[in-house]
Amino acid sequence: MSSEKTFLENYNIESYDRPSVATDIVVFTMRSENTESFRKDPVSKLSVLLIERGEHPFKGMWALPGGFVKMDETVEEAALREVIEETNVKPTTLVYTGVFSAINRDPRGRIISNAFTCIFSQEPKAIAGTDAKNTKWFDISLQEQQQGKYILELTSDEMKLYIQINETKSPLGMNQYEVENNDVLAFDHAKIILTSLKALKRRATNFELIFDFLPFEFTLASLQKVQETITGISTVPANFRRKVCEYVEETGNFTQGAGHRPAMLYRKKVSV
Amino acid sequence: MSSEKTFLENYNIESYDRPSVATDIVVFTMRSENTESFRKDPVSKLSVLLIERGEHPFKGMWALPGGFVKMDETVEEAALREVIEETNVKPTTLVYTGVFSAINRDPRGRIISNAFTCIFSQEPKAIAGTDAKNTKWFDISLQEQQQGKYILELTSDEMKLYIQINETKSPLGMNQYEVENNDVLAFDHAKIILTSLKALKRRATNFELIFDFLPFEFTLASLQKVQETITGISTVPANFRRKVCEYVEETGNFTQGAGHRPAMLYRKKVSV
DNA sequence: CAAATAGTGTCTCTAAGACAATATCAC
DNA sequence: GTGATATTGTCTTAGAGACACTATTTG
Repeated sequence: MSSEKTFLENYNIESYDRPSVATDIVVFTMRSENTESFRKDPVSKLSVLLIERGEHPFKGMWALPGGFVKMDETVEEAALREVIEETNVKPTTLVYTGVFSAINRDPRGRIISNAFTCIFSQEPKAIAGTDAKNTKWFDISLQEQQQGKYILELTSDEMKLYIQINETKSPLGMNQYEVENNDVLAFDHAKIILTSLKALKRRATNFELIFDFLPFEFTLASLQKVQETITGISTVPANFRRKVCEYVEETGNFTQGAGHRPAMLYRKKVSV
Repeated sequence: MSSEKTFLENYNIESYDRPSVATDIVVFTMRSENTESFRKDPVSKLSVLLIERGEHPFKGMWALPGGFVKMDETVEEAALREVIEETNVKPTTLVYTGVFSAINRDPRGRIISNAFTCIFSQEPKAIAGTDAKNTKWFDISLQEQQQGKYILELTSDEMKLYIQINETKSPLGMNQYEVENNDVLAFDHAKIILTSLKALKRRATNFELIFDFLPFEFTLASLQKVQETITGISTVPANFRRKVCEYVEETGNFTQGAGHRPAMLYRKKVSV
Protein backbone atom coordinates (compact mmCIF):
# COMPACT_ATOMS: atom_id res chain seq x y z
CA MET A 1 0.00 0.00 0.00
CA SER A 2 1.77 3.09 -1.22
CA SER A 3 1.25 6.47 0.38
CA GLU A 4 -0.27 9.45 -1.42
CA LYS A 5 3.17 11.03 -1.42
CA THR A 6 4.76 8.07 -3.17
CA PHE A 7 1.88 7.94 -5.63
CA LEU A 8 2.32 11.56 -6.59
CA GLU A 9 6.08 11.19 -6.96
CA ASN A 10 5.53 8.41 -9.49
CA TYR A 11 2.62 10.10 -11.28
CA ASN A 12 3.62 11.60 -14.62
CA ILE A 13 0.82 13.65 -16.13
CA GLU A 14 2.90 14.16 -19.28
CA SER A 15 2.52 10.53 -20.19
CA TYR A 16 -1.11 10.94 -21.21
CA ASP A 17 -2.35 12.31 -24.53
CA ARG A 18 -4.39 15.39 -23.83
CA PRO A 19 -6.10 18.41 -25.41
CA SER A 20 -4.78 21.95 -25.18
CA VAL A 21 -6.69 24.67 -23.39
CA ALA A 22 -7.32 28.11 -24.79
CA THR A 23 -9.57 31.02 -23.96
CA ASP A 24 -11.53 33.37 -26.20
CA ILE A 25 -13.08 36.59 -25.04
CA VAL A 26 -16.11 38.47 -26.32
CA VAL A 27 -15.32 42.10 -25.53
CA PHE A 28 -18.33 44.41 -25.45
CA THR A 29 -18.64 48.14 -25.14
CA MET A 30 -21.14 50.87 -25.97
CA ARG A 31 -20.10 53.18 -28.76
CA SER A 32 -21.93 56.45 -29.19
CA GLU A 33 -22.39 58.60 -32.26
CA ASN A 34 -22.98 62.29 -31.86
CA THR A 35 -26.22 63.52 -33.28
CA GLU A 36 -27.04 66.56 -35.36
CA SER A 37 -28.55 68.71 -32.60
CA PHE A 38 -26.41 69.75 -29.64
CA ARG A 39 -29.37 69.05 -27.40
CA LYS A 40 -30.01 65.50 -28.46
CA ASP A 41 -28.43 62.68 -26.50
CA PRO A 42 -26.00 60.56 -28.51
CA VAL A 43 -27.18 57.29 -29.99
CA SER A 44 -25.22 54.33 -28.67
CA LYS A 45 -24.66 50.89 -30.09
CA LEU A 46 -23.47 47.64 -28.63
CA SER A 47 -20.11 46.77 -30.16
CA VAL A 48 -17.78 43.81 -30.07
CA LEU A 49 -14.02 43.75 -30.57
CA LEU A 50 -12.64 41.55 -33.35
CA ILE A 51 -9.12 40.91 -34.54
CA GLU A 52 -7.99 40.27 -38.07
CA ARG A 53 -5.76 37.24 -37.78
CA GLY A 54 -2.18 37.86 -38.82
CA GLU A 55 -1.11 34.23 -38.55
CA HIS A 56 -2.31 30.85 -39.71
CA PRO A 57 -4.78 29.30 -39.27
CA PHE A 58 -7.58 31.48 -40.64
CA LYS A 59 -5.03 34.13 -41.60
CA GLY A 60 -6.80 37.29 -42.72
CA MET A 61 -10.12 36.38 -41.16
CA TRP A 62 -11.81 38.09 -38.22
CA ALA A 63 -11.72 36.38 -34.85
CA LEU A 64 -12.17 36.94 -31.14
CA PRO A 65 -9.17 37.90 -29.05
CA GLY A 66 -7.81 34.94 -27.14
CA GLY A 67 -4.94 32.55 -26.67
CA PHE A 68 -3.59 29.59 -24.81
CA VAL A 69 -3.85 29.18 -21.07
CA LYS A 70 -0.42 29.09 -19.50
CA MET A 71 0.65 26.66 -16.83
CA ASP A 72 0.77 29.23 -14.06
CA GLU A 73 -2.55 31.00 -14.60
CA THR A 74 -6.22 30.17 -14.27
CA VAL A 75 -8.47 30.46 -17.31
CA GLU A 76 -9.87 33.70 -15.86
CA GLU A 77 -6.36 35.11 -15.54
CA ALA A 78 -5.55 34.03 -19.08
CA ALA A 79 -8.68 35.75 -20.40
CA LEU A 80 -7.87 38.95 -18.52
CA ARG A 81 -4.27 38.88 -19.75
CA GLU A 82 -5.35 38.47 -23.36
CA VAL A 83 -7.82 41.34 -23.16
CA ILE A 84 -5.26 43.65 -21.64
CA GLU A 85 -2.70 42.65 -24.28
CA GLU A 86 -5.14 43.59 -27.03
CA THR A 87 -6.61 46.79 -25.61
CA ASN A 88 -4.05 48.02 -23.06
CA VAL A 89 -7.00 48.75 -20.78
CA LYS A 90 -8.24 46.79 -17.78
CA PRO A 91 -11.92 45.95 -18.25
CA THR A 92 -14.72 46.67 -15.80
CA THR A 93 -16.14 43.20 -15.79
CA LEU A 94 -15.32 39.65 -16.81
CA VAL A 95 -17.98 36.96 -16.80
CA TYR A 96 -17.79 33.35 -17.78
CA THR A 97 -19.54 32.28 -20.96
CA GLY A 98 -18.98 28.59 -21.65
CA VAL A 99 -16.81 25.79 -22.95
CA PHE A 100 -16.37 24.98 -26.62
CA SER A 101 -14.76 21.63 -27.26
CA ALA A 102 -15.85 20.24 -30.63
CA ILE A 103 -13.15 17.88 -31.85
CA ASN A 104 -12.37 19.79 -35.04
CA ARG A 105 -12.93 23.34 -33.92
CA ASP A 106 -9.26 24.20 -34.45
CA PRO A 107 -7.19 22.85 -37.37
CA ARG A 108 -4.01 22.97 -35.28
CA GLY A 109 -5.23 20.07 -33.18
CA ARG A 110 -7.41 19.32 -30.20
CA ILE A 111 -7.97 22.66 -28.51
CA ILE A 112 -10.68 23.30 -25.97
CA SER A 113 -11.72 26.88 -25.43
CA ASN A 114 -13.25 28.36 -22.31
CA ALA A 115 -14.95 31.55 -23.38
CA PHE A 116 -15.48 34.73 -21.41
CA THR A 117 -17.39 37.93 -21.88
CA CYS A 118 -15.78 41.18 -20.96
CA ILE A 119 -17.30 44.64 -20.66
CA PHE A 120 -15.67 48.05 -20.98
CA SER A 121 -17.36 51.06 -19.46
CA GLN A 122 -15.94 53.22 -22.20
CA GLU A 123 -14.62 52.38 -25.60
CA PRO A 124 -10.91 51.68 -25.31
CA LYS A 125 -8.77 52.57 -28.28
CA ALA A 126 -8.14 49.00 -29.39
CA ILE A 127 -4.54 48.62 -30.34
CA ALA A 128 -3.19 45.74 -32.36
CA GLY A 129 -0.59 43.88 -30.34
CA THR A 130 1.54 42.64 -33.19
CA ASP A 131 1.99 44.76 -36.29
CA ALA A 132 0.46 42.22 -38.66
CA LYS A 133 -2.81 42.29 -36.75
CA ASN A 134 -5.67 44.66 -37.25
CA THR A 135 -8.34 45.20 -34.59
CA LYS A 136 -11.73 46.74 -35.06
CA TRP A 137 -14.99 47.41 -33.24
CA PHE A 138 -18.09 45.98 -34.88
CA ASP A 139 -21.60 47.07 -34.00
CA ILE A 140 -23.54 43.92 -33.24
CA SER A 141 -27.17 43.07 -33.77
CA LEU A 142 -29.04 39.81 -33.43
CA GLN A 143 -32.37 38.89 -34.95
CA GLU A 144 -34.29 35.69 -34.40
CA GLN A 145 -36.00 35.07 -37.74
CA GLN A 146 -37.96 32.07 -36.57
CA GLN A 147 -37.73 29.89 -33.48
CA GLY A 148 -34.05 28.90 -33.31
CA LYS A 149 -32.96 30.71 -36.52
CA TYR A 150 -30.63 33.58 -35.76
CA ILE A 151 -29.01 36.24 -37.91
CA LEU A 152 -25.95 37.84 -36.38
CA GLU A 153 -24.94 41.11 -38.01
CA LEU A 154 -21.54 42.70 -37.41
CA THR A 155 -20.99 46.19 -38.82
CA SER A 156 -17.79 48.21 -38.84
CA ASP A 157 -17.00 51.42 -40.67
CA GLU A 158 -15.63 49.35 -43.54
CA MET A 159 -17.62 46.16 -43.74
CA LYS A 160 -20.72 44.28 -42.79
CA LEU A 161 -20.71 40.60 -41.82
CA TYR A 162 -23.85 38.46 -41.81
CA ILE A 163 -23.83 35.12 -40.05
CA GLN A 164 -26.73 32.72 -39.93
CA ILE A 165 -26.85 30.34 -37.00
CA ASN A 166 -29.36 27.62 -36.22
CA GLU A 167 -30.06 26.50 -32.68
CA THR A 168 -31.18 22.98 -31.79
CA LYS A 169 -31.53 21.02 -28.58
CA SER A 170 -29.56 17.85 -27.97
CA PRO A 171 -31.46 14.83 -26.57
CA LEU A 172 -30.09 15.70 -23.13
CA GLY A 173 -31.34 19.27 -23.38
CA MET A 174 -28.19 21.21 -24.24
CA ASN A 175 -28.28 24.01 -26.80
CA GLN A 176 -26.33 23.25 -29.96
CA TYR A 177 -25.47 25.79 -32.62
CA GLU A 178 -24.73 25.28 -36.26
CA VAL A 179 -23.30 28.11 -38.33
CA GLU A 180 -24.71 28.12 -41.86
CA ASN A 181 -21.94 30.25 -43.37
CA ASN A 182 -18.87 29.48 -41.31
CA ASP A 183 -16.43 31.21 -43.65
CA VAL A 184 -17.04 34.66 -42.18
CA LEU A 185 -15.45 34.34 -38.76
CA ALA A 186 -12.49 32.16 -37.76
CA PHE A 187 -12.89 28.94 -35.76
CA ASP A 188 -16.28 28.55 -34.03
CA HIS A 189 -16.24 32.15 -32.91
CA ALA A 190 -19.68 32.87 -34.30
CA LYS A 191 -21.10 30.33 -31.85
CA ILE A 192 -19.17 31.88 -29.00
CA ILE A 193 -20.42 35.37 -29.84
CA LEU A 194 -24.00 34.16 -30.07
CA THR A 195 -23.76 32.35 -26.73
CA SER A 196 -22.26 35.42 -25.12
CA LEU A 197 -24.78 37.82 -26.59
CA LYS A 198 -27.75 35.68 -25.60
CA ALA A 199 -26.47 35.51 -22.02
CA LEU A 200 -25.87 39.27 -22.02
CA LYS A 201 -29.41 39.97 -23.22
CA ARG A 202 -30.91 37.67 -20.61
CA ARG A 203 -28.91 39.24 -17.82
CA ALA A 204 -29.42 42.82 -18.98
CA THR A 205 -33.18 42.24 -18.88
CA ASN A 206 -32.67 41.27 -15.27
CA PHE A 207 -30.73 44.47 -14.43
CA GLU A 208 -27.42 42.62 -14.38
CA LEU A 209 -24.23 43.78 -16.20
CA ILE A 210 -25.85 46.97 -17.50
CA PHE A 211 -24.01 49.06 -14.91
CA ASP A 212 -20.68 47.82 -16.21
CA PHE A 213 -21.15 49.67 -19.50
CA LEU A 214 -21.21 53.03 -17.68
CA PRO A 215 -18.86 55.07 -15.52
CA PHE A 216 -19.15 54.91 -11.73
CA GLU A 217 -21.73 57.70 -11.70
CA PHE A 218 -24.41 57.70 -14.34
CA THR A 219 -27.85 59.07 -15.12
CA LEU A 220 -30.88 56.84 -15.13
CA ALA A 221 -31.54 57.80 -18.75
CA SER A 222 -28.14 56.51 -19.81
CA LEU A 223 -28.68 53.30 -17.85
CA GLN A 224 -32.05 52.86 -19.51
CA LYS A 225 -30.47 53.39 -22.90
CA VAL A 226 -27.90 50.68 -22.18
CA GLN A 227 -30.60 48.22 -21.23
CA GLU A 228 -32.74 49.10 -24.24
CA THR A 229 -29.81 48.86 -26.63
CA ILE A 230 -28.84 45.42 -25.37
CA THR A 231 -32.27 43.88 -24.99
CA GLY A 232 -33.92 45.63 -27.92
CA ILE A 233 -36.93 46.33 -25.73
CA SER A 234 -37.78 49.91 -24.87
CA THR A 235 -39.78 51.07 -21.91
CA VAL A 236 -41.28 54.30 -20.71
CA PRO A 237 -38.83 56.27 -18.51
CA ALA A 238 -41.30 56.49 -15.62
CA ASN A 239 -41.63 52.72 -15.45
CA PHE A 240 -37.90 52.13 -15.82
CA ARG A 241 -37.26 54.39 -12.86
CA ARG A 242 -39.69 52.50 -10.68
CA LYS A 243 -37.97 49.21 -11.42
CA VAL A 244 -34.37 50.35 -11.30
CA CYS A 245 -34.60 52.25 -8.02
CA GLU A 246 -33.94 49.09 -6.01
CA TYR A 247 -30.54 48.67 -7.68
CA VAL A 248 -29.22 52.24 -7.52
CA GLU A 249 -28.69 55.06 -5.06
CA GLU A 250 -28.45 58.81 -5.51
CA THR A 251 -25.06 60.51 -5.45
CA GLY A 252 -26.40 64.06 -5.08
CA ASN A 253 -24.41 65.15 -8.15
CA PHE A 254 -25.94 66.39 -11.36
CA THR A 255 -25.02 66.50 -15.02
CA GLN A 256 -24.20 69.90 -16.50
CA GLY A 257 -24.29 71.70 -19.80
CA ALA A 258 -26.42 69.25 -21.73
CA GLY A 259 -28.81 71.79 -23.18
CA HIS A 260 -31.69 70.65 -21.04
CA ARG A 261 -32.65 69.99 -17.46
CA PRO A 262 -29.72 68.49 -15.49
CA ALA A 263 -30.09 64.88 -14.42
CA MET A 264 -29.25 63.37 -11.06
CA LEU A 265 -26.24 61.08 -11.13
CA TYR A 266 -26.69 57.67 -9.52
CA ARG A 267 -24.38 54.83 -8.59
CA LYS A 268 -24.96 51.12 -8.27
CA LYS A 269 -26.04 49.98 -4.82
CA VAL A 270 -23.41 47.76 -3.29
CA SER A 271 -25.77 45.15 -1.85
CA VAL A 272 -29.05 44.64 -3.60
CA MET B 1 4.75 33.44 -47.30
CA SER B 2 3.74 29.90 -46.32
CA SER B 3 0.29 28.52 -46.97
CA GLU B 4 -2.08 27.48 -44.21
CA LYS B 5 -1.48 23.86 -45.24
CA THR B 6 2.28 24.17 -44.80
CA PHE B 7 1.81 25.97 -41.50
CA LEU B 8 -0.36 23.20 -40.13
CA GLU B 9 2.04 20.49 -41.30
CA ASN B 10 4.84 22.12 -39.34
CA TYR B 11 2.72 22.95 -36.28
CA ASN B 12 3.39 20.63 -33.36
CA ILE B 13 0.96 21.20 -30.53
CA GLU B 14 2.86 18.69 -28.37
CA SER B 15 5.77 21.07 -28.12
CA TYR B 16 3.93 23.39 -25.72
CA ASP B 17 3.53 22.84 -21.99
CA ARG B 18 -0.15 22.59 -21.26
CA PRO B 19 -2.72 21.71 -18.60
CA SER B 20 -4.82 18.55 -18.64
CA VAL B 21 -8.57 18.66 -19.00
CA ALA B 22 -10.99 16.73 -16.84
CA THR B 23 -14.68 16.81 -16.17
CA ASP B 24 -16.64 16.40 -12.94
CA ILE B 25 -20.35 15.82 -12.79
CA VAL B 26 -22.86 16.71 -10.12
CA VAL B 27 -25.52 14.01 -10.44
CA PHE B 28 -28.88 14.88 -8.92
CA THR B 29 -32.01 12.87 -8.38
CA MET B 30 -35.06 12.92 -6.15
CA ARG B 31 -35.20 10.14 -3.61
CA SER B 32 -38.49 9.42 -1.89
CA GLU B 33 -39.16 7.84 1.45
CA ASN B 34 -42.44 6.05 2.02
CA THR B 35 -44.54 7.48 4.77
CA GLU B 36 -46.47 5.80 7.56
CA SER B 37 -49.96 6.13 6.04
CA PHE B 38 -50.80 4.42 2.76
CA ARG B 39 -52.66 7.53 1.68
CA LYS B 40 -49.87 10.03 2.22
CA ASP B 41 -47.67 10.94 -0.69
CA PRO B 42 -44.01 10.05 -0.18
CA VAL B 43 -41.58 12.71 0.99
CA SER B 44 -38.81 13.33 -1.51
CA LYS B 45 -35.36 14.78 -1.09
CA LEU B 46 -32.81 16.17 -3.48
CA SER B 47 -29.81 13.87 -3.53
CA VAL B 48 -26.37 13.95 -5.08
CA LEU B 49 -24.16 11.03 -6.08
CA LEU B 50 -20.71 10.81 -4.50
CA ILE B 51 -17.91 8.30 -4.90
CA GLU B 52 -15.48 7.16 -2.25
CA ARG B 53 -12.13 7.39 -3.95
CA GLY B 54 -10.31 4.08 -4.24
CA GLU B 55 -7.09 5.59 -5.61
CA HIS B 56 -4.71 8.37 -4.77
CA PRO B 57 -4.99 11.28 -4.50
CA PHE B 58 -7.60 11.81 -1.78
CA LYS B 59 -7.92 8.04 -1.37
CA GLY B 60 -10.82 7.21 0.93
CA MET B 61 -12.46 10.61 0.60
CA TRP B 62 -15.77 11.39 -1.06
CA ALA B 63 -15.71 13.02 -4.48
CA LEU B 64 -17.80 13.72 -7.56
CA PRO B 65 -17.75 11.25 -10.42
CA GLY B 66 -15.51 12.42 -13.22
CA GLY B 67 -12.38 11.81 -15.20
CA PHE B 68 -10.14 12.97 -17.97
CA VAL B 69 -11.41 14.14 -21.33
CA LYS B 70 -10.13 11.88 -24.09
CA MET B 71 -8.74 13.10 -27.38
CA ASP B 72 -11.71 11.93 -29.43
CA GLU B 73 -14.58 13.25 -27.32
CA THR B 74 -16.01 16.63 -26.37
CA VAL B 75 -16.24 17.59 -22.71
CA GLU B 76 -19.99 16.92 -22.87
CA GLU B 77 -19.35 13.44 -24.22
CA ALA B 78 -16.74 12.81 -21.54
CA ALA B 79 -19.19 13.86 -18.83
CA LEU B 80 -21.90 11.63 -20.22
CA ARG B 81 -19.51 8.69 -20.51
CA GLU B 82 -18.37 9.08 -16.91
CA VAL B 83 -21.93 9.23 -15.60
CA ILE B 84 -22.93 6.13 -17.50
CA GLU B 85 -19.82 4.31 -16.29
CA GLU B 86 -20.75 5.05 -12.69
CA THR B 87 -24.49 4.45 -12.81
CA ASN B 88 -25.06 2.22 -15.85
CA VAL B 89 -28.04 4.44 -16.64
CA LYS B 90 -28.36 7.19 -19.25
CA PRO B 91 -29.47 10.42 -17.60
CA THR B 92 -32.42 12.57 -18.58
CA THR B 93 -30.52 15.81 -18.71
CA LEU B 94 -27.01 17.19 -18.78
CA VAL B 95 -26.35 20.88 -18.28
CA TYR B 96 -23.13 22.79 -18.13
CA THR B 97 -22.01 24.19 -14.81
CA GLY B 98 -18.65 25.91 -15.11
CA VAL B 99 -14.90 25.74 -15.31
CA PHE B 100 -12.64 25.21 -12.31
CA SER B 101 -9.02 25.93 -12.98
CA ALA B 102 -7.25 26.99 -9.79
CA ILE B 103 -3.57 26.16 -10.18
CA ASN B 104 -3.37 23.78 -7.23
CA ARG B 105 -6.80 22.21 -7.34
CA ASP B 106 -5.33 18.79 -8.12
CA PRO B 107 -2.10 17.50 -6.53
CA ARG B 108 -1.31 15.40 -9.62
CA GLY B 109 -0.55 18.54 -11.61
CA ARG B 110 -2.25 21.23 -13.60
CA ILE B 111 -5.75 19.90 -14.26
CA ILE B 112 -8.64 22.07 -15.41
CA SER B 113 -12.10 20.73 -14.81
CA ASN B 114 -15.23 21.56 -16.75
CA ALA B 115 -18.13 20.67 -14.52
CA PHE B 116 -21.58 19.48 -15.50
CA THR B 117 -24.84 18.87 -13.74
CA CYS B 118 -26.82 15.78 -14.57
CA ILE B 119 -30.37 14.87 -13.60
CA PHE B 120 -31.97 11.47 -13.28
CA SER B 121 -35.74 11.17 -13.43
CA GLN B 122 -35.60 8.22 -11.09
CA GLU B 123 -32.95 7.09 -8.67
CA PRO B 124 -30.58 4.74 -10.49
CA LYS B 125 -29.01 2.01 -8.42
CA ALA B 126 -25.56 3.55 -8.36
CA ILE B 127 -23.01 0.84 -8.97
CA ALA B 128 -19.34 1.17 -8.20
CA GLY B 129 -17.33 0.70 -11.36
CA THR B 130 -14.15 -0.65 -9.83
CA ASP B 131 -14.27 -2.88 -6.75
CA ALA B 132 -12.29 -0.53 -4.53
CA LYS B 133 -14.80 2.24 -5.05
CA ASN B 134 -17.93 2.83 -3.05
CA THR B 135 -20.75 5.05 -4.35
CA LYS B 136 -23.52 6.57 -2.31
CA TRP B 137 -26.43 8.99 -2.58
CA PHE B 138 -26.34 11.92 -0.19
CA ASP B 139 -29.34 14.08 0.56
CA ILE B 140 -28.26 17.65 0.02
CA SER B 141 -29.30 20.84 1.73
CA LEU B 142 -27.95 24.35 1.52
CA GLN B 143 -28.41 27.17 3.98
CA GLU B 144 -27.20 30.72 3.63
CA GLN B 145 -26.36 31.76 7.18
CA GLN B 146 -25.56 35.34 6.29
CA GLN B 147 -24.95 37.12 3.02
CA GLY B 148 -22.33 34.96 1.27
CA LYS B 149 -21.90 32.40 4.09
CA TYR B 150 -23.16 28.97 3.06
CA ILE B 151 -23.49 25.67 4.89
CA LEU B 152 -23.70 22.65 2.63
CA GLU B 153 -25.03 19.54 4.34
CA LEU B 154 -24.70 16.09 2.78
CA THR B 155 -26.49 13.23 4.51
CA SER B 156 -26.36 9.54 3.69
CA ASP B 157 -27.70 6.58 5.65
CA GLU B 158 -24.30 6.30 7.32
CA MET B 159 -22.84 9.74 7.65
CA LYS B 160 -23.40 13.46 7.63
CA LEU B 161 -20.96 15.92 6.06
CA TYR B 162 -20.98 19.64 6.84
CA ILE B 163 -19.12 22.03 4.61
CA GLN B 164 -18.85 25.75 5.17
CA ILE B 165 -18.24 27.88 2.11
CA ASN B 166 -17.78 31.64 1.83
CA GLU B 167 -18.65 33.54 -1.30
CA THR B 168 -16.91 36.74 -2.34
CA LYS B 169 -16.84 38.84 -5.47
CA SER B 170 -13.64 39.44 -7.38
CA PRO B 171 -12.88 43.02 -8.51
CA LEU B 172 -14.13 42.09 -11.98
CA GLY B 173 -17.39 40.76 -10.58
CA MET B 174 -16.88 37.00 -10.65
CA ASN B 175 -18.07 34.85 -7.75
CA GLN B 176 -15.28 33.23 -5.80
CA TYR B 177 -15.72 30.49 -3.25
CA GLU B 178 -13.54 29.54 -0.34
CA VAL B 179 -14.16 26.30 1.52
CA GLU B 180 -13.58 26.69 5.26
CA ASN B 181 -13.15 22.98 5.97
CA ASN B 182 -11.72 21.51 2.80
CA ASP B 183 -10.88 18.12 4.30
CA VAL B 184 -14.39 16.75 3.85
CA LEU B 185 -14.63 16.38 0.08
CA ALA B 186 -11.80 15.69 -2.37
CA PHE B 187 -10.33 18.37 -4.63
CA ASP B 188 -12.47 21.52 -4.98
CA HIS B 189 -15.62 19.46 -5.32
CA ALA B 190 -17.44 21.36 -2.59
CA LYS B 191 -17.19 24.49 -4.75
CA ILE B 192 -18.45 22.61 -7.77
CA ILE B 193 -21.42 21.22 -5.87
CA LEU B 194 -22.29 24.67 -4.53
CA THR B 195 -22.07 26.25 -7.98
CA SER B 196 -24.24 23.53 -9.44
CA LEU B 197 -26.82 23.67 -6.68
CA LYS B 198 -27.14 27.44 -6.84
CA ALA B 199 -27.71 27.26 -10.60
CA LEU B 200 -30.25 24.47 -10.12
CA LYS B 201 -32.17 26.51 -7.54
CA ARG B 202 -32.22 29.55 -9.75
CA ARG B 203 -33.43 27.61 -12.75
CA ALA B 204 -35.98 25.55 -10.81
CA THR B 205 -37.54 28.79 -9.57
CA ASN B 206 -37.92 29.70 -13.21
CA PHE B 207 -39.65 26.40 -14.10
CA GLU B 208 -36.54 25.04 -15.78
CA LEU B 209 -35.05 21.56 -15.13
CA ILE B 210 -37.82 20.54 -12.73
CA PHE B 211 -39.45 18.35 -15.39
CA ASP B 212 -36.25 16.32 -15.72
CA PHE B 213 -36.65 14.91 -12.23
CA LEU B 214 -39.91 13.23 -13.22
CA PRO B 215 -41.10 10.59 -15.70
CA PHE B 216 -42.56 11.62 -19.03
CA GLU B 217 -46.05 11.89 -17.56
CA PHE B 218 -46.45 13.40 -14.13
CA THR B 219 -48.99 15.03 -11.85
CA LEU B 220 -48.88 18.72 -11.09
CA ALA B 221 -48.57 17.91 -7.40
CA SER B 222 -45.39 15.91 -7.99
CA LEU B 223 -43.99 18.71 -10.14
CA GLN B 224 -44.79 21.22 -7.45
CA LYS B 225 -43.07 19.03 -4.87
CA VAL B 226 -39.93 18.90 -7.03
CA GLN B 227 -39.86 22.67 -7.32
CA GLU B 228 -40.48 23.17 -3.61
CA THR B 229 -37.86 20.63 -2.61
CA ILE B 230 -35.20 22.27 -4.77
CA THR B 231 -35.97 25.91 -4.09
CA GLY B 232 -37.05 25.50 -0.48
CA ILE B 233 -40.00 27.78 -1.18
CA SER B 234 -43.51 26.37 -0.93
CA THR B 235 -46.55 27.75 -2.64
CA VAL B 236 -50.27 27.13 -2.53
CA PRO B 237 -51.34 24.47 -5.11
CA ALA B 238 -53.90 26.77 -6.71
CA ASN B 239 -51.25 29.39 -7.45
CA PHE B 240 -48.71 26.85 -8.65
CA ARG B 241 -51.24 25.53 -11.17
CA ARG B 242 -51.89 28.97 -12.55
CA LYS B 243 -48.20 29.57 -13.14
CA VAL B 244 -47.24 26.14 -14.42
CA CYS B 245 -50.06 25.76 -16.92
CA GLU B 246 -48.08 27.60 -19.61
CA TYR B 247 -45.33 24.96 -19.47
CA VAL B 248 -47.41 21.77 -19.46
CA GLU B 249 -50.22 20.12 -21.37
CA GLU B 250 -52.79 17.50 -20.36
CA THR B 251 -52.29 13.89 -21.39
CA GLY B 252 -55.83 12.77 -20.55
CA ASN B 253 -54.47 9.98 -18.34
CA PHE B 254 -54.97 9.75 -14.61
CA THR B 255 -53.17 8.25 -11.64
CA GLN B 256 -54.78 5.22 -9.98
CA GLY B 257 -54.92 3.51 -6.61
CA ALA B 258 -53.46 6.29 -4.50
CA GLY B 259 -56.13 6.23 -1.84
CA HIS B 260 -57.54 9.56 -2.86
CA ARG B 261 -58.91 11.40 -5.87
CA PRO B 262 -57.01 10.50 -9.05
CA ALA B 263 -54.86 13.22 -10.55
CA MET B 264 -54.55 14.20 -14.18
CA LEU B 265 -51.19 13.33 -15.71
CA TYR B 266 -49.46 16.12 -17.62
CA ARG B 267 -46.45 16.30 -19.88
CA LYS B 268 -44.04 19.09 -20.64
CA LYS B 269 -45.07 21.27 -23.55
CA VAL B 270 -42.57 20.97 -26.38
CA SER B 271 -42.42 24.65 -27.27
CA VAL B 272 -43.09 27.11 -24.50
C1' DC C 1 -67.37 7.47 6.68
C1' DA C 2 -62.52 9.10 7.20
C1' DA C 3 -58.27 10.45 5.34
C1' DA C 4 -55.97 12.27 1.98
C1' DT C 5 -55.09 14.64 -2.30
C1' DA C 6 -57.23 16.99 -6.73
C1' DG C 7 -59.03 20.83 -8.57
C1' DT C 8 -61.83 25.46 -8.92
C1' DG C 9 -63.30 30.07 -7.67
C1' DT C 10 -62.43 34.50 -5.94
C1' DC C 11 -60.74 38.32 -3.02
C1' DT C 12 -56.93 41.36 -2.23
C1' DC C 13 -52.71 43.56 -3.05
C1' DT C 14 -48.80 44.64 -5.70
C1' DA C 15 -46.28 45.41 -9.79
C1' DA C 16 -46.16 46.73 -14.61
C1' DG C 17 -47.60 49.39 -18.64
C1' DA C 18 -49.41 53.64 -20.55
C1' DC C 19 -49.62 58.29 -20.54
C1' DA C 20 -50.26 62.98 -18.92
C1' DA C 21 -48.25 66.84 -16.67
C1' DT C 22 -44.70 69.63 -14.75
C1' DA C 23 -39.53 71.06 -14.15
C1' DT C 24 -35.24 72.84 -15.76
C1' DC C 25 -31.52 74.04 -18.47
C1' DA C 26 -28.68 76.11 -22.92
C1' DC C 27 -29.04 78.55 -26.62
C1' DG D 1 -39.18 81.31 -25.97
C1' DT D 2 -37.82 76.78 -28.03
C1' DG D 3 -36.13 72.31 -27.93
C1' DA D 4 -34.72 68.86 -25.46
C1' DT D 5 -34.48 65.74 -21.45
C1' DA D 6 -35.70 65.06 -16.22
C1' DT D 7 -38.94 63.79 -12.95
C1' DT D 8 -43.41 62.92 -10.74
C1' DG D 9 -48.16 61.41 -10.54
C1' DT D 10 -51.93 58.45 -11.59
C1' DC D 11 -55.12 55.41 -14.12
C1' DT D 12 -55.68 50.81 -15.61
C1' DT D 13 -54.67 46.07 -16.01
C1' DA D 14 -52.27 41.66 -15.19
C1' DG D 15 -50.35 38.66 -12.03
C1' DA D 16 -49.18 36.74 -7.41
C1' DG D 17 -50.52 35.27 -2.83
C1' DA D 18 -53.99 33.66 0.33
C1' DC D 19 -57.73 30.97 1.31
C1' DA D 20 -62.22 28.84 1.07
C1' DC D 21 -64.76 25.39 -1.04
C1' DT D 22 -66.00 21.26 -3.77
C1' DA D 23 -64.64 16.60 -5.93
C1' DT D 24 -63.06 11.92 -5.80
C1' DT D 25 -60.94 7.81 -4.44
C1' DT D 26 -59.70 3.58 -1.14
C1' DG D 27 -59.67 1.14 3.12
